[in-house]
Amino acid sequence: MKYWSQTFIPTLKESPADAEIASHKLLLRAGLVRKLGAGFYTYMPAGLRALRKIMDICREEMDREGATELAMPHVHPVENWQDGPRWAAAREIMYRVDHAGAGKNFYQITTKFRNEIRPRYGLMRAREFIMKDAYSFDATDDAAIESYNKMKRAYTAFFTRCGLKTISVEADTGVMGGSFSHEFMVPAPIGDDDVVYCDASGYAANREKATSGIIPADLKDAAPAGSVEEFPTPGIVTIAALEAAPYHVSADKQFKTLVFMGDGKPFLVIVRGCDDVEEAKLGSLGFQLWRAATPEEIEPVMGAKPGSLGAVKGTIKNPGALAGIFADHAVRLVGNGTTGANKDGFHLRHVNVGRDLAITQFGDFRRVHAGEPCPKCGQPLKIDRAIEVGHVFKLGTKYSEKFGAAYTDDKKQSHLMVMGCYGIGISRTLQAVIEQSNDADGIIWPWNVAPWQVLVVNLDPQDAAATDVAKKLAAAAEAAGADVLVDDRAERPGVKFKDADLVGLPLRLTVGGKGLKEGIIELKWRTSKDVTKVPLPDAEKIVGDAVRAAAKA
RNA sequence: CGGGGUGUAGCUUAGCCUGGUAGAGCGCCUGGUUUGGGACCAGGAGGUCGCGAGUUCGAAUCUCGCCGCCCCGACCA
Repeated sequence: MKYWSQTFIPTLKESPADAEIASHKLLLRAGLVRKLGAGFYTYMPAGLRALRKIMDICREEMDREGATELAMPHVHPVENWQDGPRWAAAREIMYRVDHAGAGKNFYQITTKFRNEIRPRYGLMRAREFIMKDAYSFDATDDAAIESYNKMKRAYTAFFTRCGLKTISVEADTGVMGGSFSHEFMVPAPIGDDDVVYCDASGYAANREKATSGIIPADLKDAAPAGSVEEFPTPGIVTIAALEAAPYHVSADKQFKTLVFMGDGKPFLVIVRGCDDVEEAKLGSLGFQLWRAATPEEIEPVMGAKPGSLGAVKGTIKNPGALAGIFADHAVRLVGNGTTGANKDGFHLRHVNVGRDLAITQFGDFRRVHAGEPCPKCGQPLKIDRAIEVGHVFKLGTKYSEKFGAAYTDDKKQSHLMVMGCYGIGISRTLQAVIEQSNDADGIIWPWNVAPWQVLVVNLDPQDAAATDVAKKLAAAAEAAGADVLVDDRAERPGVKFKDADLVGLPLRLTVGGKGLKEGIIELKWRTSKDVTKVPLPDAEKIVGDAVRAAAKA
């Protein structure tokens, strides 16, 4: 039991000017955090309590799936960082596992520092933040997949217990590399990722990874409609211009040919004129680094400037320079189409995918748009903004090779460990909970992560009878398993009620002289507008029952 | 790092264009009246106007530099 007057919950009537989104304003207004500088926040007593609850739930769910916690130093020898973006942690662990054997999953919950390019939205993107990270080491691929699935299960349980609605989506592995990964996303307009999903089939993927079912399974490539024919297009360098009069070639009948540089060598990507390349998908081509080519790089290879490019056999000036010509599957929908002639001011028509284009390899390179058919069930896909709160990667042996994480089997043979890597943004989760659960009056804490679960508002703290009842109610709630805060401040009722709504503890019990005269106290859930009058003799029992019911829900 | 803003009391801000005594609301302190949804009256404390140069008789205000912070873009949990 904690008295408001003894802790420090500096609530604010107005929100500071630099807070923009609801959760950031509420973090500050409810006295949970205070800003020290851009991306640096002090956790005030109530904020720290909520944070600890989230960490504890995380530990319970990690431990339940067999992971084990350790703590590593914040300061690392610089050599550890020379081989990769963030591998000091894994490397430290791997030295031990060499000898300890496979089948382990280590995690830690620590403060991380990132030189965040643009801190914003409070704890959502901070330069100092709290993260749980875990690394699993297994002897076989099957065991690694099992570890991965355990972590997915732990994450799902963790976010559910935090009262957070997340969707797990297939994700690009990005700089971490690895075989496959899932992100746990919280839908939110401030998110910096796009999530593509289908309510009907449950399909969900990060836009960087998402595919759609726009190509019918029974699609037959169009028969050639005539031989390739060059025609003059003076000054025409855009898809849109070719769609207009006098050409009238709709974008979905055009081939868009783009030039990229992959590890210093140019390569081509062909998509439909109406499609965009999803650059993250080019990672599947095996290049370490890739980017769009510059006009200066393009012309010597292709023989024309951007706007007149194509990949028809025999038209590319220096095909030997290319690392490959990669076409998105969807170009098969074009059939006989139009593309650049690799000659400024000219295009080619009657271009047939199979017959005419010099394609090395087909692949999935296009960006998915809302409304396209779901790859699983064909229903229209939706796209929403979301923020990432967790990420699980199956890494394979990429890093165990690099850092020599191996085990010795019973035949004295050495094998590389199959690894996984799993992160949760703990402090971000805290704010995501608030972002997802608030109203015009303040925060609406889910039971399990509320700084305290029950607030006893004593409207007349100078009155001995009211104070006595308040203490008894608090004790009853505590005995039933709740964390209890008692508002014993000498404030006017209006102030206390406003603060109660703002701070948002799930269950409010109000004790005051007026109610006591009637022989009642009041019980109110933060999620509801209804106030229940509870007769004094039953109050302790009813409060206890309410607490137990809420904890179970 | 590029573009756009902004910096005045603990918080929200007016004043800046057109140089001349730094003002309000909230919060805080004192006294009184109130007392179940951010009360009212009276009094009070609290400011290197981000920092440093410059122009000027005189700078919160104009000029230059630096710093902080916020917003829009590419990286990350």
